[in-house]
Amino acid sequence: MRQLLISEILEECLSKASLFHDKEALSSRFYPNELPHREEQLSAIIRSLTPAIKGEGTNNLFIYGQPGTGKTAAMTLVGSKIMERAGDNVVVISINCRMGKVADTEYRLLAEISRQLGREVPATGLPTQEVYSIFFRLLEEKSKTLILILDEIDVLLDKCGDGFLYNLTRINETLSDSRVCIVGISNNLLFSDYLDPRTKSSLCEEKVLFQPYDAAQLRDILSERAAFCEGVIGQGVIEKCAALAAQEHGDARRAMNLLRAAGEIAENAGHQAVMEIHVDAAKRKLDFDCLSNAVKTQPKHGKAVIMSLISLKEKGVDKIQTGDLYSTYQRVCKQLSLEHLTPRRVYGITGELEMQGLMTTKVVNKGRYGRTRHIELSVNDETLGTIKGALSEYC
DNA sequence: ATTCCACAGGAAGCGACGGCCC
DNA sequence: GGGCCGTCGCTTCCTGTGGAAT
Repeated sequence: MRQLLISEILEECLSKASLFHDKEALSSRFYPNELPHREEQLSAIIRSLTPAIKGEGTNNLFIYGQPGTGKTAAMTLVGSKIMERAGDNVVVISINCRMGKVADTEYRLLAEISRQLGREVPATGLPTQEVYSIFFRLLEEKSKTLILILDEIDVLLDKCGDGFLYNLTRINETLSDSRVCIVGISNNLLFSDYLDPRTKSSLCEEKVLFQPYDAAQLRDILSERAAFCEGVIGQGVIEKCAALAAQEHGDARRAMNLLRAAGEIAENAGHQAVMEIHVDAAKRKLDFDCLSNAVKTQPKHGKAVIMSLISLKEKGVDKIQTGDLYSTYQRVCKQLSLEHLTPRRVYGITGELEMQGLMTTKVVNKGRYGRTRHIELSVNDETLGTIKGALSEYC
């Protein structure tokens, strides 16, 4: 009976005509061959990196701008074109310094570059100096120009400090047969201000700014992706996705996610077209998924902190203070048979939760009554219940 | 003008763990 | 097997903060 039901659902899904012509075109993994409204930036990057094709020295490059403004897509596009044109003379290596802890420390970054250059380096165990030596040897053996793209380079500054970045940008001084060109990419517009002046002048020899897209530009980008079958997109749908994403610092990724989710919602509901109501539903779904996922992936004590916040919120505490949070957290830990952590660590956890968008905090001075933080959960009443459900499953 | 409170937040260090090399 | 190394999650210690109370 159960098997029959599964087969029926499978058949129904397979037989249903899809609204999508090419869903991949709206995926974050999809890199188009053209980037509308980014001609100026593409041209600046190409001009800066073309000496590498000729075997000449290139300046280091710093690319910055808000998330979803096309920085990574532009660099990926230019990188592949340079590889095509330069053949064996140039190697382009792209590393995200945040993603999956692959390269968020000095050791890991050097190990990852070495791996991409063809030499496996163990995840831990070797002295960092040894990994440096392997990296240098590989560079000299290859006798090529290496274009090293470091996406989210700000993570490296936070974790490794300024010294490592400086060494990396001055690496050519110690190389005889090879050259390295560093391309740093950051979402943080003030990143270069945090750098030591020497590192800043080395890394930011050339800078390219990616401005946020406006609604009209986002509309063009969505229209050009051609992810849907003809006539499926209702009036005002693309405009609405573009307008919503434009409100959120002109994020093209957000616009594409909205359009894709709206299409999926319409398709699952058996509708023949994507309408504005599907975009509204998509926005709610994306916001909720993001929040719910962040809650589910928290470690135990992160969940205990969220439970404490929910408990205080339900008691009607309007402005939750650090002290109240910690005493509630201790009580929650007792209920869960968890050994509670120190106030300093819980303070750190609240900072992490804020970074993930689960809460907002504001430092408040109460004069004689000390200094504290007002903490608020970034969750409306509708999602609170579901998140509580998700928490109870895991605690 | 000074005191005081309740933290904020940086820095250093600890211990466990997994991995490498000899 | 032991010494060395990097990483992680945490604790401990410390100084700084700023406005109400005195």
